[in-house]
Amino acid sequence: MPTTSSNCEHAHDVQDFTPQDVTERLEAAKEQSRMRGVRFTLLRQQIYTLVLQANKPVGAYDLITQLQQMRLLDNDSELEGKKNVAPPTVYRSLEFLLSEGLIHQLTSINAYVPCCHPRAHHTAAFLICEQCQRVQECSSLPVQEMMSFAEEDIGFTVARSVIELSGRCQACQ
Amino acid sequence: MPTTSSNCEHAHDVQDFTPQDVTERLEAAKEQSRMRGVRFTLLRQQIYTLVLQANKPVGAYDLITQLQQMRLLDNDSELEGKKNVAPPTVYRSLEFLLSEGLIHQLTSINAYVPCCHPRAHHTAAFLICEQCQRVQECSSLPVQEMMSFAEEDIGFTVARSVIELSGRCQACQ
DNA sequence: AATCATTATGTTATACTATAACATAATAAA
DNA sequence: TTTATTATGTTATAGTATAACATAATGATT
Repeated sequence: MPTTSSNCEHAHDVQDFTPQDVTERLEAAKEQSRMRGVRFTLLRQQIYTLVLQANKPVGAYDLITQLQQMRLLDNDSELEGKKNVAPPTVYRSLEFLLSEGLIHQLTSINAYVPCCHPRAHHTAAFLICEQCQRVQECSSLPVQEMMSFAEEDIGFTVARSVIELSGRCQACQ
Repeated sequence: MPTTSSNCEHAHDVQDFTPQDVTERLEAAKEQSRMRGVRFTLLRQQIYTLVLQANKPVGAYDLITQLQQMRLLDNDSELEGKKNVAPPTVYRSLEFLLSEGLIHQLTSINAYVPCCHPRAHHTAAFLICEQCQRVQECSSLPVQEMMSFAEEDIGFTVARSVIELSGRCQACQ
């Protein structure tokens, strides 16, 4: 499990997964999908794995490129013959992973990262380092306060949130 | 000046400007530009006016369309002959308006709104109603707390922020 | 197992958003 | 006026995302 780069328990790196971490998360996702009665297909597993393995947020077209390469190598795969990967293929799987809470979308940079604590829809803020490309996920107090401010003080019902702060992480100062 | 739709002084509508409001803001922006020694050209004034007049966030290509129409009508304008408006034209002006703090970019919906309190670069959160398309700008406590959380607790230096909550405003419940 | 309904993926095309690169024009400074 | 600077025009293209329809795989039912 990636360690946090600060001593605050409310921010977690969503990168630097070891191969073992990746395997564990993949297995956990399989289990979760079985429980929830959704299909965690090979394609979805592959895309989730690529997002987990990346040491930075990955774009949809990055994933397309990587999937292409995988298919060229894996001649005996279940997906043999389907050598081409078009945008809808990957966008649909990303949508699945998002809806299952396995990944997060970083709207401000058009990219995706793993969720550090996979679970049903939850609000989080993201600290995106423009230097090292690492991302920290925060679902702590300030985020909750932001929500309750909107909901209680303003009477605004939040359906979805985009809270992304870009800059320099502690390690890159 | 648009009234806030709640009794909270920390959220302000950025729409519903009266023609008089628009004129006032335009004049204020002219003055501010003169002070700051930047050129508030006709094109920039036109685009700023269109953003002010819109009762919802406007996209770059909306502005292109509207500018095209304006040029077709205004035969005697300074810009006669230049009937075509290409993307760079409007994106560059938007960038100017952003850097002068006259408008805000809503990254999550690729659109732009006027800044309710024009001034140099400042952090703000936005409440975007998916029903009526109205936007409220908040630069209050929770936003500041979010910043200080990142900067002080995590040691993350924030360069730019995207804080956008979509949902339903009080009036649309 | 065969049929059917459902869900997922493939495939083609295209929409939407944004920027690069270079040419021209307008403004400000010398 | 000349020169430098800034702004805009212009052409082309990059990057992101989705619509619409065809095919395939899966799960449920008979």
